[in-house]
Amino acid sequence: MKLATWNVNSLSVRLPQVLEWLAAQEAAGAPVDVLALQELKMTDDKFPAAAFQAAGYCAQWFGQKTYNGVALLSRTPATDVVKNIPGFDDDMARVIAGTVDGVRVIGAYFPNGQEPGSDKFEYKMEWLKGLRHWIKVELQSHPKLVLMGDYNITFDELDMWDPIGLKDTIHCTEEERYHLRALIALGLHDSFRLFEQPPKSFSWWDYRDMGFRRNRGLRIDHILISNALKDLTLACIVDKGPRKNERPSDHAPVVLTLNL
DNA sequence: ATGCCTCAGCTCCTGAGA
Repeated sequence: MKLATWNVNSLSVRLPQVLEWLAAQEAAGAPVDVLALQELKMTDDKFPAAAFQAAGYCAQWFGQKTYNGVALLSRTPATDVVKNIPGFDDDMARVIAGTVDGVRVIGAYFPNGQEPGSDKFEYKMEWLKGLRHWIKVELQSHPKLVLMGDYNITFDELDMWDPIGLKDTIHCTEEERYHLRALIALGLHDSFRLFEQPPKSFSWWDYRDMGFRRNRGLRIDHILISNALKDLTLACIVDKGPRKNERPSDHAPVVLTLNL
């Protein structure tokens, strides 16, 4: 089973690249089974369900105008679909969950937070708290669980191109990392770090200042897996290929392969 | 340098992203 997460920064703009990437994986003999998308930036009526259907994917989606928006594509239909965090009142479309082939898959677009101390940062902290309480409950009924998406949080200095210059800036603060570690403490694992990785592995690069070419990036897109999946993990990589497209998303897909 | 890109939209500037 192959799962991936990709913040596409507008699905309208990126749809051809998503379809091309999915087709390339299939052509290579390892099709993607589940793909979580973030930042659709479109209302539900604009979602290109027919294009994904033609490519062999069922879809669940949860959009909104201009910002946010998430979707879950899968080769077999997802069941028990949940949109946003139950019990957490939110007017932004950030979470979509579904069960695919016995695995509970949660795709999420975590709040950016803008700047420590801002109202948006406070919202990020509350959202993270709400997410954790829900995941804790989800794990009780779904031992095989994958939580993947754009976390907008780095784990540590390995995830930063400039650990000194970016110390305590957004995505790299102790408060944000506290919540990330608290998710891990529920019994989740950062699948990426279960494997040896190239130095300076990132999943996002600023569009400005030739960020990608100079590898000035952050690793903020993650795939966390539950204990029951840990020993079934075969690989986790960042696929930088799509970032080399002419009009790329600022994020690259992160891909997890399970022995399932 | 409260900028540098990119995207959406009440579009020719602004807000937001990260």
